[in-house]
Amino acid sequence: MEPSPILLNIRKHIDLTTVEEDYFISLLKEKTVQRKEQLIKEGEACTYINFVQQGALRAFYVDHKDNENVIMFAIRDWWITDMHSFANEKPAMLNIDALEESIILQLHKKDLDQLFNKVPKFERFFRILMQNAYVREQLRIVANLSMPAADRYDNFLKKYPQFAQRVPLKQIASYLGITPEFLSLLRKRTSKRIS
Amino acid sequence: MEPSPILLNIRKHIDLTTVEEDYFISLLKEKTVQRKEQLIKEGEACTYINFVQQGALRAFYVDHKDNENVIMFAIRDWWITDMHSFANEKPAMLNIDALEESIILQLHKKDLDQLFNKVPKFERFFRILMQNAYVREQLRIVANLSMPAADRYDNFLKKYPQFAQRVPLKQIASYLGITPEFLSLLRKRTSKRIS
DNA sequence: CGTCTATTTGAATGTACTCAAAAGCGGTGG
DNA sequence: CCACCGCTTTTGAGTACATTCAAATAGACG
Repeated sequence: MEPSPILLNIRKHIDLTTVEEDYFISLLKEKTVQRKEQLIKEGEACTYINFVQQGALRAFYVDHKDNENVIMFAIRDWWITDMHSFANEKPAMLNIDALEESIILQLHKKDLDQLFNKVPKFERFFRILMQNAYVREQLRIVANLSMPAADRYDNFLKKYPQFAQRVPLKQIASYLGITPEFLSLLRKRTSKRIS
Repeated sequence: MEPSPILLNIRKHIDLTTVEEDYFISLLKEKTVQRKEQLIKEGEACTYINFVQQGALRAFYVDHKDNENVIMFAIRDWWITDMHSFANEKPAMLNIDALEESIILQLHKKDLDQLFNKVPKFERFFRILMQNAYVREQLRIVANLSMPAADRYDNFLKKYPQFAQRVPLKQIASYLGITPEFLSLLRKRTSKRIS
């Protein structure tokens, strides 16, 4: 039998017994999210952390000028939630919706807390997950501070080719912190430079 | 007897026995860092995570144009390291130096790994530490994407008044992703607006 | 007091944005 | 199967935000 993608994801960092794996799997709720369907809305409680089995989602922040600022993308094998809201049980600041029809596995905060107590190895798993997320965000800040938009786009294409293929340019522009019009201009320039 | 600041820091998130606390303390090396002394240099291995007992430090990244981009500040009660280098045992990408004479407590990677195995509660502590760091960096990205420089500066002053008092404007400008000249201009503008 | 670095000031420039409009593209219904 | 609709992407003109470079001023430290 094929092991589920989420178990492969977890086995990257910790070893579990079959019993532990079964217990973990029993905590998960599978959910299908339609394109444009909102999984998490700003202001609501965000009680689930989500593992993407299939599809593509985005997290974004709506600022005071009603601009959507894309914070992260998530495709197969990524975890996504509003971590601040999830961990501290505060209203969500972020919105999360599906860029295409997606299948996710949801783990509830209270189940995760129990899991931590019953199987402490999961503390390690989530420590590593948070560590990697922290480092990733720090690298993104470095990129934003030290590179002009054109270089950030090149960098994005190199680093996340999977995203580049599936995500509309408009969303990528937002992720990079530029307008879609400007991204379009940048793309025209580089294509000229190449040809 | 006064409990040490680092124990107070840890007790915010986990409960330890006296034996565990003593064991933890025994792993720490105290170190004094002079103003401008470099604690971590790009390219070298970064084998310590550092808790600031006194003083102020900064982490920065030197880009291909030799600009120093400030990634974070750390004062009393903050932890600082090049997390990517520390966790994955890679050469450091960041530099860390002291903005003023500082006293830090250093915990070695191999001691931390042992600590995790002997006292698994520390997995939880560092999970929460990483979680908070992740959320903080994400909020910073939101701020960078959605606000003009003037608002980011106001935001910084509100959020980190402790830093604003101790850190040179040049360093704050770098942290905000602007030039010191432009920050100076912004300050002149706001002071006019107030008076 | 002199030196070194941080901060301010100003002019010229560049990067990225806004607004408006056209072109492209995928889906849906007739 | 084509025509139309809605949304994304492109184009262009005018503008605003932020940078560079150069130089003056102010502050900190030995």
